[in-house]
Amino acid sequence: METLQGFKRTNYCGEPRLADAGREISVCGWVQRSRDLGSLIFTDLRDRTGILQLAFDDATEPELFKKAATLRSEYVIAARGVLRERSAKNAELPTGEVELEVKELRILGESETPPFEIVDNCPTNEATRLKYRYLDLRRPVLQHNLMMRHKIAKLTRDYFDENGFIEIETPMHKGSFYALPQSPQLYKQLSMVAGFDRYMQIARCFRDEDLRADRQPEFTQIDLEMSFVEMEDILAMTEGFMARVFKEVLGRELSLPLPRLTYADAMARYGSDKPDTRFGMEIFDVSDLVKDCGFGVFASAVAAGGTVRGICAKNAVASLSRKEIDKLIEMIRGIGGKGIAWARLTGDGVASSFAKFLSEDELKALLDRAGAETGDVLLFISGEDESAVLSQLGALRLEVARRLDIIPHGVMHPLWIVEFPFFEYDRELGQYVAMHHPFTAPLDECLPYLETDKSKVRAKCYDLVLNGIELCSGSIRITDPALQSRIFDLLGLSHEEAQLKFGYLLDAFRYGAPPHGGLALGLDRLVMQLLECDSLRDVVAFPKVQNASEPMTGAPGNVDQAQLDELGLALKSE
RNA sequence: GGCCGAGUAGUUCAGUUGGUUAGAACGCUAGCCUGUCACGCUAGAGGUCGAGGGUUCGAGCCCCUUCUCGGUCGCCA
Repeated sequence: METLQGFKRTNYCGEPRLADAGREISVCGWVQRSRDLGSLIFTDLRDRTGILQLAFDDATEPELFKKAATLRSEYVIAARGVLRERSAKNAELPTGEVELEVKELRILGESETPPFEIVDNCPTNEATRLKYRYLDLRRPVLQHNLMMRHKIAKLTRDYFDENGFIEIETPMHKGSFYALPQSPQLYKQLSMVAGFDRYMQIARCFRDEDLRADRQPEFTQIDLEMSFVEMEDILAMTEGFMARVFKEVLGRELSLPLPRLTYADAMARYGSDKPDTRFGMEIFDVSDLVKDCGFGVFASAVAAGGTVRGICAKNAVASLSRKEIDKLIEMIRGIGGKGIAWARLTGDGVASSFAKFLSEDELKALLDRAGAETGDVLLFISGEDESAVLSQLGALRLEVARRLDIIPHGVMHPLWIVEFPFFEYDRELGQYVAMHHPFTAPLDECLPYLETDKSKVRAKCYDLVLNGIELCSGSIRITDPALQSRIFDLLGLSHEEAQLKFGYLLDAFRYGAPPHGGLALGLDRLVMQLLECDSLRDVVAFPKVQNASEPMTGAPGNVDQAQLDELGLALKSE
C-alpha cells in the first residue's frame, strides 16, 4: 500500500466535463468496478459526487497497466492523469463524455470482497446492510439522502435565524432513569420566561418505546418556542418554514395557507388524526339506514349508542380476492375489532356477508350512501362503538389503498390538524385523562366546560401531517397560574405532586411569564417524507433496529461493575 | 408483551409427496480478449439449510423449543 505523500486532489469524481478535456487532474475514491478487456482496462472510480472512468492502456503504459489489473472492488486509490474526450461516450453518466488517461496510480487501501455490491437498489436484506453500515452508506442514494439532510438542517438554522430565533442548547440530564431527555419541553418554556422570545434548537431526543418504520428511539427534533404569539402566528411561522424547505429541497412552491382539518373531522372522514389525504375512500355513515334493519350486528351497534360506518373501494374486486378480504378482516381483528362486514359488487350482482339480512330497499339505500353505483366495488362496513369503528376503518382504508396501489407517488399533502380534544377517556381508569402535557392551554371558548363536560373541551393544539405521517406537534401553553392549578385539579394532580414534578417551571411562572407556545418538528421524518423514503433508516446515518440495538457496533453492550458503581446503579438479579 | 411474515453458497432466490452427491443467477478466483461501461467467452472454488431437540430406515421439507430480522398493535403526556 502507498501513501498520499505529495499527492493533491484537484477534483471530485463527479465534476469533470467535456470542457475540461486536456487538463491534468487528480482524483481519489473507491473502485466501483473494473473492466479488463485484455490490453485495455476501464476502472470506474467513485466518491460522494459521482463516478469517473479511468483508462489504462497496455500499449502506452505497461507498468501502470499491470498495477491497474490488481485493482479490486472498493480499493481506495488516487489517480493523476490527463482528462480526454471519450471515443465511446456514456450518456447515462454526467461525466460520461470524458475519461482520465492515468499517468500515476496509487493504491491507498485494499479491500476484501465486500459482502454486497455498493449499488443503489441493492437487493441485500437490511440486516446485512446494517451490520456493514459503513459500506451501505457508500451507496449513492444514502450519500444523497444524508447530504440532503445536512442541507435541510442548514436551511432550518438559516430560516429561523432570519426570523429572529436564537438557538439555545438545553441539558441532557433531566431526571429519568436513562438520564436522557424525552424532549426539551420544560427548558424551552423556561427560555421564554428568561426573555429569549424566540427559541429554536435542533435537539436530540430519546424515547424508551418500541420502534416503527417512522419511529426511532433516538431522533432529532426541530424544537421551537415563541413568546407573545397566538396559535395563528406559530402556524404561519411553521408554514413559512415548510414553504422554504419545499422550495429549496424540491424546487416546488407550497401554496399557503395549508389546509386545516379539525380532529373531529379527520377522525370522521379518515379514521385517523394523521390522515393520508392523497387519496379519497372517505368513511361514510349508514347508522340511520341500518338502525332497524334485519342484520343484528348493525342494529344492535346503533341501539347500544354505537355507529355503523364503512368505506368503499372502487375497481377493487379483481385485485382483492375472497382470501385477501379474509386476511384484511383478520388484520382488523388483530387491532381489536370484532370483525367487519363486506360486500363485493360486480356486474353479476352483490356478493356479501350481510346482504341476505337486508331488504332490497335497505341494501339499495346503503349502496347509494356508499357511492357504489357501478360494478367492481368493494365495501367494508363496521358496527361498534364510534372510536373502535373509526380506528378500524382508518387502518383498513390505508391497507386497502396500499394493496390497490392507489396512493399517488410524488405528491405532497401537508395539512394541519387542529382542535384536538383536551381530555381523552381512559376505559381502564374509567375517567378522563390529559391527552397532552399538562401545560397545554384549552381553547378559550371551552373554558366553561372544563368542570362540566370534559368531552367538549378542545385544546390549543396543532399537528402538522404530511402524507399520513405526523411531522410536528405543538401547543399554546398555559401561563395563568389560576388556570394551571384548575387543570392540575382536573387531572387529579395534587399541588404537592405538581410542585414535585414541575416545581421549577411553576416557580418561574411566578416571576412574569410571557404568553408563549411552540412546537417540535421531527427532522428525521421531514427528510424521510421529502425524499419519499419508506423508512427512517434511509435518512439516519446509524439507525437502531427492532430491539433498539445498533447492529454494527452491537451497542448497547454489557457494562462492567466499575461503570455501574460509578453511575450508582445496580443490576436486578434474575 | 401480542399478531403476521422471513431466515438455504458472499448476495438474491429455487428446492415437488420426506428419498441418491442441495441447485440457479449475480459476485468471487484463474485464463483469453483493444473501446468497455451490468463488457464478453471458458473453467473453477464456494453450503453447520439460523440454533437446539423430536418423529422417521431416512428431515432443507413434518412437530416442539429458541434466536435473529422486518411489518404491525399495545406503547408514544
